[in-house]
Amino acid sequence: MGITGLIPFLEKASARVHLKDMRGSTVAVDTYCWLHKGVFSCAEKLARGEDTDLYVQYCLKYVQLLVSYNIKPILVFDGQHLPAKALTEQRRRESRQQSKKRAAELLRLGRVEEARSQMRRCVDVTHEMALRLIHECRELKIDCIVAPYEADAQMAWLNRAGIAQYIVTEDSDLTLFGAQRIIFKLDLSGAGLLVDAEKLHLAMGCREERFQFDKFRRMCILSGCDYLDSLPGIGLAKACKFMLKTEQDDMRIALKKIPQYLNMRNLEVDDAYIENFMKAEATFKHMYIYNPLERRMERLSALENNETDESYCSNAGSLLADNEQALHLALGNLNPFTLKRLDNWHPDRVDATKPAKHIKHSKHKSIWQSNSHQELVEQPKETKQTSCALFFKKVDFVGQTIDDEIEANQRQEQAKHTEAELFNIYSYTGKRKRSPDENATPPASPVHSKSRHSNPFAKETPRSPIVCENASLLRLLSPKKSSEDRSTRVNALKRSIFTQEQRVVEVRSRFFGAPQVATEAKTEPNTTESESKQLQVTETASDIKGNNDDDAIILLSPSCSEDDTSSQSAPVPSRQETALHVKPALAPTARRVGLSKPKTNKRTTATKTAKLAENQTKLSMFGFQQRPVLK
DNA sequence: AATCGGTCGAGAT
DNA sequence: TCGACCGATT
Repeated sequence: MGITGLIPFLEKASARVHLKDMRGSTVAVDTYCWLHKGVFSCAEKLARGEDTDLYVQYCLKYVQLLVSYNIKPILVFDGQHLPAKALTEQRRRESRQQSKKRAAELLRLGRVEEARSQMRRCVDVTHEMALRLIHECRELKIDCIVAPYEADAQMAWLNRAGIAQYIVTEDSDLTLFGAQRIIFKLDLSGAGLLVDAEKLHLAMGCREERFQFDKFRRMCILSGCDYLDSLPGIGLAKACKFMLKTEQDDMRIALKKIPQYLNMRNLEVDDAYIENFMKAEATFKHMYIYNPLERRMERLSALENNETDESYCSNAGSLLADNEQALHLALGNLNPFTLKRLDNWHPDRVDATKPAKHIKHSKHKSIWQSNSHQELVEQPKETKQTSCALFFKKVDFVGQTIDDEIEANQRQEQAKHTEAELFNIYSYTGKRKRSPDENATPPASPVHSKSRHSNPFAKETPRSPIVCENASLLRLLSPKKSSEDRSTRVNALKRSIFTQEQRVVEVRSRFFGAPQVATEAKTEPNTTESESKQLQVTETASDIKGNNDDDAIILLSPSCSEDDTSSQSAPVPSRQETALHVKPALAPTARRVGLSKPKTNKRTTATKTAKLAENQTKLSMFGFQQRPVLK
């Protein structure tokens, strides 16, 4: 998220730049920005569980762009979630799953366009996707590094250490971590917006000699950041005004003067806010990063350089005791969340004679090729194996050799993805297990009202599962087609499918039969393992089925009530409480009409409560966490 | 003058 | 999911 409105606020400290002006330099890249954008191009494929590397190709396009200007990229990836953000992540995960279910439901109803937009929301950038890009980059001899925690801190460190002269990102938080030169909004033409930390005083509107970076960071935290919500009514402008006014360096004292300095008599600054402010500041200053030259974890700024109390650093991460583990995390060999070993690449064991695919940047020195670590090159293999074996004991996975372990872990990771392959199952469960008491629930099932009145699809075959299952339907539907054209085509297609009941059964068996992974596992020598895997996969399948049944009823209601208002039939007053807000696909002009007042109210209260919950989360994160969570 | 809340469109091919 | 934008609010 970053700081709302910071980039426009920094206008006076920023300038349009082009990559051609930074030839020969090194750039640290917030790779998740690229991955997220890249995922957009193949979201539907990913949602359906199809294999694709379009997102890797998309990222490589940017890499090539940088290389073509003789710029050395260092791809930086996010690592573990900070405890402060764990709940936010959880919420995102849930909302993605929600989108997935909605997409399935919409497909089932034949509302393909809406389903598409939901599908785009339900895909996540996983570490495996990052690892795939890392693999490609290793081939190209492009440096990659996985931050112990946030990529932001890692990039700021690379920038301040002089390893990277620029940072490419979309996240305005980078300025708070102390990065010097940040390029926002870089596009494929090579143009971007450069924010220079040396000009921050211009943005704040004070003379250079009076400017202190701490004041800038404090201003940003006051205006509301990822780690702390702002006080009500305080944005960047007021925070700036206050920070320029106060001379007090101890924020614990200064913060109490905000109401007085800003003439906001109703504003209350309680002790909890002050504590959380101190923690937020410490998080930006002292988060752990990985130093590839020294090959160890360090704080972005050491504690002894500041008078920061270590107790404020409870959200700045914790030190991994195992150096080897920290290194492999940074190399991308471990899944940052489970810490499972997925790869065994080591910079000291790279075959230097093997030419890089791209000669152009092979002359750049790798961040991993530091002279101070030559002694590690000949490290005996046994040592590594034992340390890894020890580690894997911790995660209940002890294999014979590292390679076995990696292979097993990779299979396990892939098994997770086959959940996505089960996506299509959604289409059937609704049909199969339509709850018998659906008429017992006060609001009549919308599918019914739909099939009786308005929906031509439903008329033909109520709750047809085929629409979702048949992926080719998606492919056939060009987004450019007019909605009318589209609906007739859907109709025609459906009719043609319905006449072939046999085929449908076949397709179904494909999904409910033994999952692909299980068959794959059968070929494995280790039988107990493959058995357990099979079990696991089947369990997941039934899990999803079960969940979906519950959802089906909830999900259907709003889509129908909206259809009622937007299509020809008389508007039926809907009393249904529901969380789903979908826009009618075939009648975009009716959008406003479709949103009745009570609905909007519900929506706002819902978001309000959600916000409240988030605040509470943040509070508990910072207010009540006395000890570091990890270790 | 600044903030807030809601809406909308871009992001990729 | 994000930021840009608008109108309402203080």
